[in-house]
Amino acid sequence: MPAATTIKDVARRARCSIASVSRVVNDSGPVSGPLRQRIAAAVAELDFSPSEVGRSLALKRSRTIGVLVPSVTNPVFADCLAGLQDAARRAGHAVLIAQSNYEAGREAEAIAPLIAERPAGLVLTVCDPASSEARRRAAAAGIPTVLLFNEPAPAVGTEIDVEANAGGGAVVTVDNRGAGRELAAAVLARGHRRLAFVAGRFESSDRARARFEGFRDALTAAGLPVAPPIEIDFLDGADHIDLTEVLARLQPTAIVASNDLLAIGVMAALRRHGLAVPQDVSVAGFDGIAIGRLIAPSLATVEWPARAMGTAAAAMLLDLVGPRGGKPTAARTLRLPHLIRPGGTLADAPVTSCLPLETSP
Amino acid sequence: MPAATTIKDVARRARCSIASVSRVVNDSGPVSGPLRQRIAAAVAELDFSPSEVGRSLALKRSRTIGVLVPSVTNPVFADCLAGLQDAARRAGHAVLIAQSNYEAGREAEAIAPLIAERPAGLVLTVCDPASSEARRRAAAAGIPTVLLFNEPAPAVGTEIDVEANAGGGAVVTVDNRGAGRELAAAVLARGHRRLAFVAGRFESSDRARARFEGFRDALTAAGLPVAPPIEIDFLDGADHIDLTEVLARLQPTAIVASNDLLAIGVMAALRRHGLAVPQDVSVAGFDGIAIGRLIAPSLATVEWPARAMGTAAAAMLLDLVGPRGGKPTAARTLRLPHLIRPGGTLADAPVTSCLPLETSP
DNA sequence: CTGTTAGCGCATTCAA
DNA sequence: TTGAATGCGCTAACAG
Repeated sequence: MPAATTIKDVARRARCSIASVSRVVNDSGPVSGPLRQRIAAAVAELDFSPSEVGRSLALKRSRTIGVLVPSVTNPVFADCLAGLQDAARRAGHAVLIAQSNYEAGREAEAIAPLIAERPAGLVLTVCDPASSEARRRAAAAGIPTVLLFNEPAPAVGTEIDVEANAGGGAVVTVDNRGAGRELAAAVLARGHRRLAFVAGRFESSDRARARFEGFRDALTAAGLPVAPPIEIDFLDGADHIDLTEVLARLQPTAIVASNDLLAIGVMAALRRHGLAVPQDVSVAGFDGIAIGRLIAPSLATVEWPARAMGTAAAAMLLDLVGPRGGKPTAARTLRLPHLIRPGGTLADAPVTSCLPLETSP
Repeated sequence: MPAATTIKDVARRARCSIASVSRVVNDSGPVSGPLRQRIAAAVAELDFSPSEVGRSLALKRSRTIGVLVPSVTNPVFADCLAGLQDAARRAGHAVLIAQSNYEAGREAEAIAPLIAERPAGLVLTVCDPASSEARRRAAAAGIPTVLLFNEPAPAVGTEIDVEANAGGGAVVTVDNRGAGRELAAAVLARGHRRLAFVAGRFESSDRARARFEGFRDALTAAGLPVAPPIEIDFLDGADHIDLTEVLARLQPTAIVASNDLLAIGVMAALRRHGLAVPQDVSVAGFDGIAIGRLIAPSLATVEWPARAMGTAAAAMLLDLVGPRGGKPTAARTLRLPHLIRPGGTLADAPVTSCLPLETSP
């Protein structure tokens, strides 16, 4: 395993000092034509690429950004990550990843390795921004942070954080609650009156909670009773959702899931109960993952530009960091638009259930 | 933005030298009880976590590993990545990601930022290991590499690579060709005689090629003609596959796709043609992505333990790197087992087509 | 046991 | 225009 070529090797080969090599490599400072030639040649011949670790140490800031998502196996976060990585790469930054597995208690340990790498900034999707230990740690470490998909929340933490986060509060997200309202309204418009809401655990996702709140808003506005949400341990793989009780108790004609992966799981569960979607029960979700378009019936959902959100988060973070730590110019909070995507899983309610049915006590 | 606390801050607070701090932090060398106490206290109070960049520079090896996948939005790679990241984290390593977008020409530039970070090692899924420029660069840089999902191929490159890769050839994969054979056999067993193979571009995936070769093996062994594979520009999002020509020309009763994402896309395309799966045409894929189980009909596929492969790749790489760069103990090539997963998309061939039909010239 | 020091790869003063 | 020297945070000899 040959040691990586260093700036010294290049300097020796070009018969000059490392300072000059640094100058041409970074295009900083003046270098005469001939010398520049020799150095360029040496760089090419030795296939020299400067060590980011050396550079980071000298500059006291790295070209790496860290990303924490609940899980990379949820397509919506994979999309974010793809966009984010792409934007970061174009800006010459590397991307470190971490996963919390939707557990608030694991967020802190998950980002510890990221913080240890002294990244230029962090993009976080946490369970609950208001109480996130990870967010607090990042702030304490003085690392600029952008929240992704989370609801904006006041900066957390101790005295030191206040200063650290002075320019903080950056967030790229969507209108989760508004989307919940609109989706519920779309379901109601189809004549459904008994709606169930299936979600991941609220303690694991402020998005799920906000979406439910919007759902509740719409039902309440329509003068309908709101059944308590069904919270499910959600780990992307949760392919065995148990709807027995809800179906028996509420007899819903439509089920709204807090995300598309769950919605697809709900469809499978309904099928196991011998119920047809959408003939017996309609289903809708949030996120607009690509697969939802391809399955049959296609998934009715709220679509937001996940990939673009990743791109935007990277852009905002890099702007926040600034080439010189100068004044950031980007908006502090960016809410990207969403769209109700009609799908075959959402149909008119069966005629027999257009009127609210009292649940027997 | 307060500067991160350094080992000096801790030393000052504990009234000792930085060497002693280093000793307790890394548990290297002896430190008296009392001093250890003071240092531990200082570390806790200052929330000190040693800079990996400083450490990497001093040690000349980092605790970071880089990963190149075609795309993180393909669930099979997301699964790999999840497993890999998890294993790396447990071993105290951070994970850097890069994507090639299934383009061989982009692999080199994609991993450039990774190499610049001087990672302990690299896990690569490339288009074609035999000609991969990225692989060559990694070898030239002397970075231990594990191929993931690729077919094993001799070490590439120049003189220097030979030495660099002397211990190389590490790969975690599956029996792509064997799986292709078995899946085709399973389809043939259902009475199908006109089979089409839809794949991503072979130049983008040695896996797709190997799977097709297995497919061809089985058809040939059964004395059937083998239609040329349909290669498709595949970018995970390719939700508009055009099957018009294949359907007209071959009139297949079964279509095998080189991966599950494609298979799902194929199902959607068939639907657009008014064909029912599996009544009119059966479909099968490779990878065993989780969603395949949940959709209806469920996707017949070849399942391999993607997440475990990521875990295994991390383990092999870390072993390869070694705590001391010592002799690695793990196998050089690891082939994980696969399983034909039956699914509703694969059914008996329509009776009218049990016998081979001559295609008109 | 503890402290001092050299040096990892690089950018950056400061002199020449 | 160029080079020598300093220091970034840390580990690892080496001295005491």
